[in-house]
Amino acid sequence: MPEIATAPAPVAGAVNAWFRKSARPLPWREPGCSPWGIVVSEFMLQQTPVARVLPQWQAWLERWPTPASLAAVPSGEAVRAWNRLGYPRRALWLHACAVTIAEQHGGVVPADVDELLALPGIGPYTARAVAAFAYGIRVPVVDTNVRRVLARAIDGRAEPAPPAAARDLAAMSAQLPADATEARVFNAAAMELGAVVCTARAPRCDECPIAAVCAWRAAGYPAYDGPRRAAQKKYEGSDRQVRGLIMRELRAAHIPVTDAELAGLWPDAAQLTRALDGLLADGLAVAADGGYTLP
DNA sequence: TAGCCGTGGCA
DNA sequence: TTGCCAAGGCT
Repeated sequence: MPEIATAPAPVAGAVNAWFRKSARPLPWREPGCSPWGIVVSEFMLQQTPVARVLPQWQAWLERWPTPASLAAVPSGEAVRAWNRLGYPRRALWLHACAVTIAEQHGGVVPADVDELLALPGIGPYTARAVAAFAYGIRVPVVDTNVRRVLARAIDGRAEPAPPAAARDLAAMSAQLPADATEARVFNAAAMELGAVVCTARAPRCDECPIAAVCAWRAAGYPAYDGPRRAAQKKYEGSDRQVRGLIMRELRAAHIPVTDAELAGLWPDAAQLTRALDGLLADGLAVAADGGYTLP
């Protein structure tokens, strides 16, 4: 029997065994979780840590257990319930996503990656995550954790190269077990490994199930030598901070917030206007009689 | 396509 | 304290 290029994935075997033994018990991984529950979790987890998502996710699904139930309320209710998860446009997109599912998919979350990609707020990562985790479709799921795990374990680099969709998907595909069940587990397990062991800072290599085959470890942990990502802009004093202050006010209010009230939120009037205009353009705020409200 | 978009915890 | 980081997506 000839050797084939797509190796039989000793990595996946070890990572899956570790995952089955020690994965965090997250509710959206429970067998009974609905596809909609998976969708909601994926929206909330976009750039927001698990610990902050957990309570919000449970409350959200109790209130809106189906896409149709969310689609039936104004989008502003979704934005208000989003509370302080951050990036409130995600709440708007999740609501729009629910409307589209209700109107164009009979209220059923699609299983097809291309149909998922067509939905608001669903990009390359989320589409594959929903297909894989909600429906068991054998597709590679690549997020920042997976990219880091593969960069280290397979490529022997401290950090992944800048994202390149085709290459990243191919790299994950090369490790993905042929069996659909094992593939689904590995998609979750690789992410979990990156989230709790193979972390960006201070990886816990002594707890790693694939330390023995890790290329980065074998190479002596060489430092990253590629291009640096642009540093995140300072938040304090930024437009983002001002937008956050305005949104907090709109969420708390049940009658229109006036210009005078907004003026008390921030000393720089020009910046305040710029932030408000941005929120209006994004559809996160709307002009009402005498002020502004959630949509 | 690079910049933008919230919020909070941690080192 | 300051900067980095966190299951991305949109324009």
